[in-house]
Amino acid sequence: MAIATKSNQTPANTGRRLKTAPAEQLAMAVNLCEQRGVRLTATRRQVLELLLERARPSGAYELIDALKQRNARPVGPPTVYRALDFLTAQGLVTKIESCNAYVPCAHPEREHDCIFFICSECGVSVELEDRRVEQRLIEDAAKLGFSVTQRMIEVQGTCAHCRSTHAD
Amino acid sequence: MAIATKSNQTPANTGRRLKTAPAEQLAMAVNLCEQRGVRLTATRRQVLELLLERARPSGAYELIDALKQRNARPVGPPTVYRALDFLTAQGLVTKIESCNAYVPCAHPEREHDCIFFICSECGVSVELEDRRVEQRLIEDAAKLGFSVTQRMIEVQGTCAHCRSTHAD
DNA sequence: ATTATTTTGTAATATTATAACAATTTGATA
DNA sequence: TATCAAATTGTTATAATATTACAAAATAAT
Repeated sequence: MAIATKSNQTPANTGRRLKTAPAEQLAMAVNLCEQRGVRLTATRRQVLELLLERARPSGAYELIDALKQRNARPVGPPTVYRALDFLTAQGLVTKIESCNAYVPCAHPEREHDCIFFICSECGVSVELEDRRVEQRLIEDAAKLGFSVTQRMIEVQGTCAHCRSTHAD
Repeated sequence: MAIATKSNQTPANTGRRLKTAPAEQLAMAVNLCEQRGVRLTATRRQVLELLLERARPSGAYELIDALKQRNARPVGPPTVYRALDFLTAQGLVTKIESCNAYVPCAHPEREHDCIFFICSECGVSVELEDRRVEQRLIEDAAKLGFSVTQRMIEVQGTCAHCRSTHAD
């Protein structure tokens, strides 16, 4: 269950689907919030920035610690959780449930559900869209008479980069 | 995020895929453990029984409370978490990550990944197998060079039963 | 019977998240 | 610009979920 215990340098990210540079991503978020008439306040932006910099799912308390260092001001859990709630509501962040950790969303401008591939070794997560999987789930739900509000697909394993650095 | 706050009677379960009577399921588990040469001890069996009776995802502390009542003996968190670990390792139980709750597995005898449909209103979960979804995920992982160890698919929404009891 | 192994009990504590309410900031309006 | 209402943040406390560490007990193997 160790996440991001390794050094914080950005790893290879072989998949590279749905990834954009942090600065671009942030600019996008600013635009998006402006368009929607919601406020990307300093705290909220900082949390998003941190998530974008880290390149892997971060726990809420990691973010709290990081913000404390950055701000020299005390940042309590509610502050960060509220920021995460906001960002999640705007589609800018997703919670990885299996890690109790948070990642920025690659494409907040579109409504879509993603599949997250999370490397147990380096902690990096890759976001992938697969319409066919979404479609199947919709069909399955329909068969059950189930009306869907939210989906979560998380795949744990070892990423290409970590596999390639193994001796075997 | 309220799970199983309603009365504990078994609900309609319209889908009814992958469901068997609790007693049968328990007998199956006993057999399975015997075959595998692992010990389904009293505590472990009790935890499994509770999960089978409840018909919806249960939190660890719900189980702890239930065991206390049933046993008149103190049951600490580690005891239940260890039982859950064992049952999970044997494929008898799965954790629903999005609810921090645990459900019995419908088909522990087979290696397979399931999709869980969880009703936000009544808390019931339905387990479904869909090879095509599994296949897609395998393909996606392969494209990423990602080797999979575990998958989680959780769909939140409203079940057929709850929908049918709505006025609309 | 004795010993090694596995399982359980117990106390303490870590981790993740929320509730409740006060203070502040922001935006709108007079 | 002064004032008010709404939204956001700060602060303290606490709830909910989960694990560590070590002692005790039960089980299995010899």
